[in-house]
Amino acid sequence: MSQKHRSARPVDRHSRAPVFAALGDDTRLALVAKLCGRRPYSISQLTRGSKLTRQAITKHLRVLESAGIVHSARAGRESRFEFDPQPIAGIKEYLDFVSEQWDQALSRLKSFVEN
Amino acid sequence: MSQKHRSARPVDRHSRAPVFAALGDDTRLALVAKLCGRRPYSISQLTRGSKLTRQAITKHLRVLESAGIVHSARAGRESRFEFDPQPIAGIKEYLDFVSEQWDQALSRLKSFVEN
DNA sequence: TTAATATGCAACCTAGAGGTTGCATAAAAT
DNA sequence: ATTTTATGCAACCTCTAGGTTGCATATTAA
Repeated sequence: MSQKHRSARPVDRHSRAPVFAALGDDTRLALVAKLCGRRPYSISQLTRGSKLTRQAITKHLRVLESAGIVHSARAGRESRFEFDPQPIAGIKEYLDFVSEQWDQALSRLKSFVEN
Repeated sequence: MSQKHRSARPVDRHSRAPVFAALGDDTRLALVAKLCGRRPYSISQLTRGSKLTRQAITKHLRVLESAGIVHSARAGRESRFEFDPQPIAGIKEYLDFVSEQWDQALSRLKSFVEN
């Protein structure tokens, strides 16, 4: 809650594995691709066009929800799932950190070789 | 092999799940964090400081290697693992695509509400 | 030549992922 | 009042991820 700005360093690196894990499945990547493009989808809508069972899709959605990548809200007899960009923004920060570290390592190596 | 430049669209979206999956584990995230900061590490070096067995660490390294995130090369009696930034650059592209889709969805919604 | 290191490989174990079927129930449509 | 439609929940199944122990073997160091 403190130090709001420039939280780019992976202080909460430990909490990112679940987000990566949630994206580590083709079915879920497809769901994310759908959900990030349009407004809320119901489970049935997300199931249409998939070879999987509604229950299987539901399980995948729960995984994404646990990682915070999507949120659900009941509306009448259907429950709508909506994309949330925050967790993905979070892991992007982490990946940037990794890339940066790597670049610095290369720089150090280069200047070492040159001297 | 064709269309080299601007391959930012997730044409090979299907092949990215393994990379995400490889990063979906705290132990492996820690290994990546180590490996991206310095040059090659041997398995024993990577094992020191971990509560896990050398064999367990080895398995994790093989997972990372299968995803292309690290490469290994035998050097005498030890095998050195080195970071490779490409797969991570690839999933960053994918995440950018997702974020962009979401922003566009928001824009469409906004202009729809305003009209 | 011996002892110490660094790995590889295989067998084994447990918990959880990913799917399915079946049944119950709330809401919406006829 | 009935019949669809959309979900939730639970039981069950198979396969694999993540770990461990034990043993064999190639390299180095003493």
